[in-house]
Amino acid sequence: MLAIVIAMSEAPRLNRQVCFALYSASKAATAVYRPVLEGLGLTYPQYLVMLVLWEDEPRSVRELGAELGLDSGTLSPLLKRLESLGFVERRRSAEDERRVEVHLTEAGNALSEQAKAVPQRLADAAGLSAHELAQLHDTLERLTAALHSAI
Amino acid sequence: MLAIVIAMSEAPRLNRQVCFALYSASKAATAVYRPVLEGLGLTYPQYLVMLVLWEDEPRSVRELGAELGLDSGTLSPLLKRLESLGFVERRRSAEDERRVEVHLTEAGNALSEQAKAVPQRLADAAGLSAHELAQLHDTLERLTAALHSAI
DNA sequence: AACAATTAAATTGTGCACAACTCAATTGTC
DNA sequence: GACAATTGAGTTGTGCACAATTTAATTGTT
Repeated sequence: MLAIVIAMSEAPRLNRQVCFALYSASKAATAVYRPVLEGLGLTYPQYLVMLVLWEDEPRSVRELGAELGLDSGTLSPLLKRLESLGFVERRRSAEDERRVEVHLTEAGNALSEQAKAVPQRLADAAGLSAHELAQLHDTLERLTAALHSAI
Repeated sequence: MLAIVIAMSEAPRLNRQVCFALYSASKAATAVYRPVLEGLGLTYPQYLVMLVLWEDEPRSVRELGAELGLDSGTLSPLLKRLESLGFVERRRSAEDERRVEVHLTEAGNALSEQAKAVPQRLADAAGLSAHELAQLHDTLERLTAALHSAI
């Protein structure tokens, strides 16, 4: 009983620590990605967009946003930068002229070969076992879902 | 043996998913914080700075940066905003004039009372048990440490 | 067909996050 | 004590992230 009271009084503190740990871990992960992706000329959010396009292409701005949880205020300038880098082309859809379809260029397609080494280099840096990674992934997905339903 | 080969071939993919899950969970957590902290007039990074100051005060910009993993490029303008909000005061240290000591104002101190309800509201939204939170915290701390040592 | 409501992108404005650089104060070495 | 090296903040520039607004295209309703 005492343990429960202590646990409850510590819950907010622990929760605060978890949020900060989340914030720190996310920054640390993108910091590890940074020099690796620099070789490709990409930032981490740009790499995420390319991953989606390498899977299936073309995708509308709307679809990319739904997949990555980003809005047009973030994606519009990001896609312009990807376009000026020559990895992507934006074209108005003929069927629905509100939509902008994002296509891969030849260079954008070719980049996927170079990008194949990226995940392994991150896995090497993570220092967690496959089981821990799987458990972390599961916990984070449930946490994200719970947080989203709280808004 | 086959399982190991499969597991190894899936490791990079899982790792990539974990990094994205981390990125998404961190964004979701700050999104839940946003409306809660809006009542205090703070953003999440500003709240983190205030938490450090509520614990011990004054702190130099350097100390705040070490505690939160932020550099002066982020902290200098953030502290100016906290100062213009009236929560904080910056004064050059007399002993070492390179240092800027960040002090809490009366309003900054008073804010801690209002802020006491914040962690509980986040804990309610997280939807994880105390045990899961503790485990997540532990895993994230080890992950962050491993990632930092990889840079 | 007319028109209100909705949807897709883009734009504007604010605030992190970080690299690269500047400048002044301090420390270490001779 | 002189002076190079280091340290602490700040500034500039780039790129997210997101709220709020704008504009144009489409859909739904009558």
